[in-house]
Amino acid sequence: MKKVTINSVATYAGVSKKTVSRVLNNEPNVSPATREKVLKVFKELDYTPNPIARGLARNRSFIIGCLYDNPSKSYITRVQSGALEACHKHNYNLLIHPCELRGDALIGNIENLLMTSRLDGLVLTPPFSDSVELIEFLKKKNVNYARVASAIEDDESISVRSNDEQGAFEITEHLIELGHSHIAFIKGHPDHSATEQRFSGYQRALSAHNLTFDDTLVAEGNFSYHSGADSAKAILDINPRPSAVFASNDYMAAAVLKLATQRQLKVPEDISIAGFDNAPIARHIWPGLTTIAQPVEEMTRQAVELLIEQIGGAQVQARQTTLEAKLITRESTSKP
Amino acid sequence: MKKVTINSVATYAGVSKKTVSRVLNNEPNVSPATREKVLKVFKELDYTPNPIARGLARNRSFIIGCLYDNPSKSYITRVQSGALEACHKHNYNLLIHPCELRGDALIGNIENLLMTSRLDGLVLTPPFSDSVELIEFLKKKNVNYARVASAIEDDESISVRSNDEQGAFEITEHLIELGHSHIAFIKGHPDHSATEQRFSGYQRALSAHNLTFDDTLVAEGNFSYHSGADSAKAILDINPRPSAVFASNDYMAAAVLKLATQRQLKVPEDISIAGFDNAPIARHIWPGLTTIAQPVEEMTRQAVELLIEQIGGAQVQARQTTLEAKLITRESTSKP
DNA sequence: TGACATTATGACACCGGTGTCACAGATCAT
DNA sequence: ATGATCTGTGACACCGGTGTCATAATGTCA
Repeated sequence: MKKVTINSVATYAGVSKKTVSRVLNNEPNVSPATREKVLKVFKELDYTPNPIARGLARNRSFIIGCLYDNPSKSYITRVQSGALEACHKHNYNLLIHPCELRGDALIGNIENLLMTSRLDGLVLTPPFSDSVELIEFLKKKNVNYARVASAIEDDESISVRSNDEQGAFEITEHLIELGHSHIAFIKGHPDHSATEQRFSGYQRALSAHNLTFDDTLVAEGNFSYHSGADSAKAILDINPRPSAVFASNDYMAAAVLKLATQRQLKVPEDISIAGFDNAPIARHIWPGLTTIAQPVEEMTRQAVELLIEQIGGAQVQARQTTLEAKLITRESTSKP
Repeated sequence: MKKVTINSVATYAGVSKKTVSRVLNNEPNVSPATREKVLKVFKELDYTPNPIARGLARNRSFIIGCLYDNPSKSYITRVQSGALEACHKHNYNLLIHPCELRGDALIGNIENLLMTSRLDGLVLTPPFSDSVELIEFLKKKNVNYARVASAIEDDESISVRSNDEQGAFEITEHLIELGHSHIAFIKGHPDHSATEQRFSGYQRALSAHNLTFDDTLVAEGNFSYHSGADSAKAILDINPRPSAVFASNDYMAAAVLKLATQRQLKVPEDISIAGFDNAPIARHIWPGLTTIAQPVEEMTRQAVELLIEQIGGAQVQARQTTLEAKLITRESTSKP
């Protein structure tokens, strides 16, 4: 099968390359007759333009990259789904690139990514959205990027976040108002800024209600189900047992629920459990998890929209947006 | 910031473009002194080659696309993870492209995808791996592709699958051997070939053990949690209630488990529940789900490996591989 | 009808690399 | 010493499109 290029089409149709190009891009100043003729040749020859050549000429790839290093698969799924929505709307494509935040390899890795697939822009999801090193590098390289759920504020770049601290405050307050005062907390991954913010929301709620913070009630997790299971063990062994547990995400909360159930504890009668994110698992298990709905898809969608605007050369205003998180109560929390 | 191209490097280093290109690609026949000199200029000018130009010259993008339309998010996550592993190993990148199987838009959509981002190859996941229309189109367009978990056998193209029929047979047999004879079944999405295969494995096990197939025990699902919840309602209302349920995937099984638990049924004492896939949720809930471990990551990894080989121009042998599925017993099944 | 604006088209350089080939100078076998 | 082979290098065409500009053809208005 011979390759069909713009040249063959031009020759076959008896016009110049440039005219073919005009038809291809729906440019004006082509007579209807010529346009018709060229379009017919497109069909006849089954012509498909070469995006690489086009990209070279226009200096665009129409591909956006998405960086992540996140133990929570559902978080990634939601990020992708939001990013894809924005991409497809503007005829962009999405390239996914998981890699590790830690280690010297990061910059080299990203450099290689940029080198092997010219991306028009990059979406940074946690924990990359807070990596000063990476951001410096991208600035230096003049790469467009947008940050999702980042805590860094003093930056001119595009950033869409949600109010984690406030969300954590509200869900903790919810537990307190139900009558809990002995509330354990499971932290997230130390590299993620959300970890600190959720923790601080928890602490703020305690002190707002005159409860003293007790660090023996705090377990170190990393957002993975597995780490949640470890933390659950530690927490359920505390004596006296906490009457409620607030885990920094739903996976870890699900792990607590599972262990509690295994140990014949009734949830929420014997122990209330709250999560964060409103991941699918929160409603796939029984009892359903009380949690904070974080608008992950929406954050990413907005970030990518802004990114595409910026790539298009627009002066993006409202670069820094904060969306609200919302309390969702389900069956896993109740009065002690 | 001025753009640094191969020309600037060449001028600056006092050599020809071609020599710079040689250094770039680690080609032989460059004197150590020259190589050194050029490398130094790379650093000084902070040069990054343009992958698009390279792609144009070499007719390669080093990007592979992954097509999917699957209600099970965890399935997609696993597909991606296997594909990424193979891609990164060979310095390829992965572009994800969810789209709908149904509707006339499909071919146009894929055509557009191919047009906007020249992909070196395409991974087709279910249900695309069984779409004759799509496969014909790709063949016509001379696009490299690999099929994952497809039921189509009479095709020369790369295909890696697992033995769904046998898996379904084994898990049904497992239930029968535990003593169940009144086993309900929840079908998957009608567009997926796995649906038919799992169903037929279920039927074969019944007849192998001289149990009569009863179609009032069969509910129609579509692999989504939601559809599982609907099917669960229907099944738990059957009188007499089945002593076991085999759902075509773990999400639907989880939905059955949730509803059963809500209705105060003990699992597995009152009713046994089995799933398929060994999705994360199968071990994130209590009781853990007995299921069939389908090597999704491994299938996709192998498919992409073969695809990359083929892109490289190799005559790929062993294009059609079948991996084994394995029974995993957890707490959700027991004697009736 | 002439002066001028507008529309349709093509020639050609260019995007930033890679492949082919020619060629000068070094190395080797006879 | 001489021809043959090998090594290092550059000139140049090419990949398949797009942008710029010149120019021919057509339309508009006084």
